[in-house]
Order: sequence, then structure tokens, then C-alpha cells
Amino acid sequence: MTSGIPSATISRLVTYLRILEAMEAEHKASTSSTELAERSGNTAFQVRKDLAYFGRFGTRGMGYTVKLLRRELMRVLGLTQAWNVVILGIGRLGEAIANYPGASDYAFNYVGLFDVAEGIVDKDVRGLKVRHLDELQDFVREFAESDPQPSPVDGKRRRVDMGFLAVPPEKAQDAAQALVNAGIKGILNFAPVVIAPRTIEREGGADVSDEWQGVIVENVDFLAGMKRLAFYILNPHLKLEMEDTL
Amino acid sequence: MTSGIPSATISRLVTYLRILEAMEAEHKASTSSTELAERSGNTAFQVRKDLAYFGRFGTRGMGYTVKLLRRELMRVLGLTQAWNVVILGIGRLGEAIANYPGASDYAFNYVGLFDVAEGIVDKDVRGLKVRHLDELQDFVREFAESDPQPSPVDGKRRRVDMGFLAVPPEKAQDAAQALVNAGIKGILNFAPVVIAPRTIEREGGADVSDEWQGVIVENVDFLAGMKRLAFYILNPHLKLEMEDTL
DNA sequence: GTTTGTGAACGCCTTCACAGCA
DNA sequence: TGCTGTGAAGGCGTTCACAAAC
Repeated sequence: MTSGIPSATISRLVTYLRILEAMEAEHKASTSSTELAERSGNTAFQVRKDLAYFGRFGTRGMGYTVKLLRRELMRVLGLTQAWNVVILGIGRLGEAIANYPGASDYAFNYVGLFDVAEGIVDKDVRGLKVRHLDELQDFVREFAESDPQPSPVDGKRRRVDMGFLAVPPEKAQDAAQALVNAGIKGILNFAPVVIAPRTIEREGGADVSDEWQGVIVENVDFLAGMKRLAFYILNPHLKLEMEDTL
Repeated sequence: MTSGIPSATISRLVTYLRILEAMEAEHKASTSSTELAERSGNTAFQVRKDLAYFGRFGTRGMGYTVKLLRRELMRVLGLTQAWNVVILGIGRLGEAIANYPGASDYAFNYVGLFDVAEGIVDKDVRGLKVRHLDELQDFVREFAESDPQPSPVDGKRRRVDMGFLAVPPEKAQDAAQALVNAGIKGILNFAPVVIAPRTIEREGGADVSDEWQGVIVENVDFLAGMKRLAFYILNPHLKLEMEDTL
């Protein structure tokens, strides 16, 4: 049923949500696919099609109620519930992430910070004491046991839902493995490397170990962004984007 | 001629390049589309098709020479030449970006840092004194005049090629406009907002001001990454592959 | 035999036109 | 009339099979 949704649609939904938040701040009561299209840099067809994957949120002839559509998108994207997050790597980048405003608006709760370096472990960041990475597995287990509230994901008791990887590139794969070993199913990878399931040798070939089953990896890679930008500056004709005079 | 290259191909080329660098560090002399496919999470068909957009880099029956292919990809991506970069917003995130290792490997030179806050302007970061944002336009002009070396982009004298936006979301649009007013054509936007060309009213409708002609915007948005991750954790059946995104 | 390079088929995402409803 | 919702068309990127080269 929910199969066959383009991943580009998910990215665009995030953008629509942001625009709706801005509209709510502007005390705008209603909007239209045309307006959402203009402010997001898409076509009105695209906006309507994207929304149609998840339901019927508008009123024909009228448009969309800003408040209602915003709530629906939050529900669709899973942002109406709390997410418990650990951050691995509390250097400049990890600290910037931990302190970046806007995450807590969506109940992304940073519940644990981990590093391995002398000067960083035991440091206090945003009211949390940085722990040593070796304690991750115990921390995740104890966290789940300490809180009887069920997880939004699987109905089991609360657990750590995501791990953010802000470690140096050469340590990213091992750190990802530590997250997976601890049972964490979502990884937001900031390191400029491809995080791959560790394969284990079996009779008849290599196979992915069970811990990696169902693990989702999303990448946020600004070095890659720099390189793409360099390419498009050299080849501007390939980027016909944002040039709609209407 | 070079038209019709999927933007997904550019993202993948960046990944291939990274893998080739790792291979060179491993003293691997040659590789194959199959191996590149495995390490990047793609198919061998995809790898060969991506490379074919830009030339014939392999030897049939033999594969690819790591060193050669790496150099070719660097050339294609525009990484064999120097890029002069300014960063706007030197809070925790901007400072983390300025200090992140790996950028200078590709001759991305941070030549100016800008902010508006009391405690940040005049601060020393990575050997550069943070300037007030008001000085941006003068800085860019003087920078171009100070260096007679031609720009890799247009053959004119050296200029500031890119601006990184690490300012708070509510100031991102204005800061982007400042970059564009200063004549900078590439923007790497870290703020969770859509950067749009400022339109000016003309007879017969709104039009994009000339300064925005040819401006490229690439986004690196980790809050969006968090939200996509939340969605895919709730809907794991939609994410059958691990792939990188825009 | 091995692996690249590529025209063609395929499938999916986007675009479109119009039906449906206020 | 106005704008949404959606089946169908179209276009584009991925997949494929095989020819070409070593």
C-alpha cells in the first residue's frame, strides 16, 4: 500500500512542512498547491501528487488549511512522536549538531553523547556528560530499561531510535558498527564515507549479519555538497533549476 | 553537448572518487566497475554508465587504473583547480565547517569569514580574522583586484567562487542576497530554508533580478536528514537500499 | 576469457489534462 | 467558477544485453 513512494517525494514533504511552518508564523490561514509550489521551487502538479501519496488534505475550490496540512505532514513524517538520539563524536561538528536549534522542536531528544578522546569524555555539553564510546551498548540497554514508555516504532519499551555519526571519516565504519551492535536502527551519517553493512563469511558466500537487517542510513555530507557545487559552477547549463519567471 | 547528465550521476561520481582515494591509500593499482559498484552500493551497469557520460577511462578486459580514474574524476568534478570560499556565519556550525579536515585536500581555500555578532567579529578562526558582514562586498572586490590569477570559471581575474551559508535560518535569505550582490555565483546553504531568487516587480509581472542569473545553490540540510530518517524508520519497507541523497 | 562501453528496453517519476467536488 | 485529486501520457534515468577491445 505505502509502497512505491519516490524518495524525492519525502525530501519535498520536508520542504513543504517548513513552508507551512513559516506560513503559520505569518498567520496565514490557508494556502494552495500553486503557492506551495512557488515557495518550494516545484510545480503545483508535483505538490498535489506528493500530497496525494498520503491522503486527501485539501478542499476542492478552496485549497489547504495551513494548520491542518502542517499537522498531517508532521504525522506522515513521524514528527508527532519523540525520537531518542545519541551522537557519536563530540568534536566541533558533533557539538554544533547537539546545539543546533530546531531539532528539539520536533521532539528529537539527545539522550547520550559519546566520544573516545581524553579531553572530550566527561565534558559537559548541553547539560549532558559526554560518555566513552565503550559504554554505548550498556547505555542503550539501560536507557530502554529505565523508561517503560513504548517506542513509537515497534510498540516495545522506549529505546534509542537514532545515532548520529560525527566521528572522523576513518572511524565512521567502526562507529556505525557500534551503533548497530547496540541495536540502533537509524543512522544519520555526517562522515564523508559510505557506511556499508559489515558482511560475514558463510558457506556459499558472504552474507550480511543480522544486526544490519532493517538499518536505515541517511547521509549528510557537506564535502560532497562542496564538490557538487564546484561541478555545477563549471557546468551551469546543467543546473537549469531555480529559474522560473512566473 | 554535456547536457542531459542526471544530477544523481554527479552525486555518485563524488562517491566513486572517494572510493578511489581509499583504494590509492590501500596501494591498489587497478579496479573494476564491479568492485566500484560493491563499494558504493550501486550496480556495475550504473557505474559504467555514469563514467561513460564523461569519457572512456577503462581498458576492456582489464578494468580501470585507480590513479588514472581518480585524476579523471577530479578533473570532471572541477577539483583540480583552486576554489576560493567565504563562510557567512561563524557560530558553532560555521567554525566546525571552517575547521573540518578534508576540504583543503581539494584546494577549497577559505579566504574570508563573516559574521555580525559582537563576540564573533574580530575573533581569530583558523588564522583568519572574522570580518563584519557589511565588509563582504568590499572584501570580494579587493580580493579580486589583489590577485591577477584568472578564475578557473570564467577566465577573469581570481575572485571568490563560493559562499557557505551557516547563519541562523531567519537570516539565511538576506545573507544569500549579500553573497549574490557581491557577485558570488555558488552558494552552499546549510540553513533549513529554501533560498530563492529575490524577485523584483516589473511591468507585466515579477522578474528575477540579474544578479541571480547563473547562481547555483546546493543544500546541506541535516535537520531535513533527521526528518527523512524518522520517516524511513517508521516505513522501513520503502528503503530497500542505502543510497545517498541530495 | 574478461571487462568495458553503449544503444535499446524497461520502469519509475514527473507532467499533464480533466474529472470531481465545494 | 476555482482548486484539488488522479488516471494516463510522456520523459528521463536505470537496467540490460551484447558488441567491442584487450
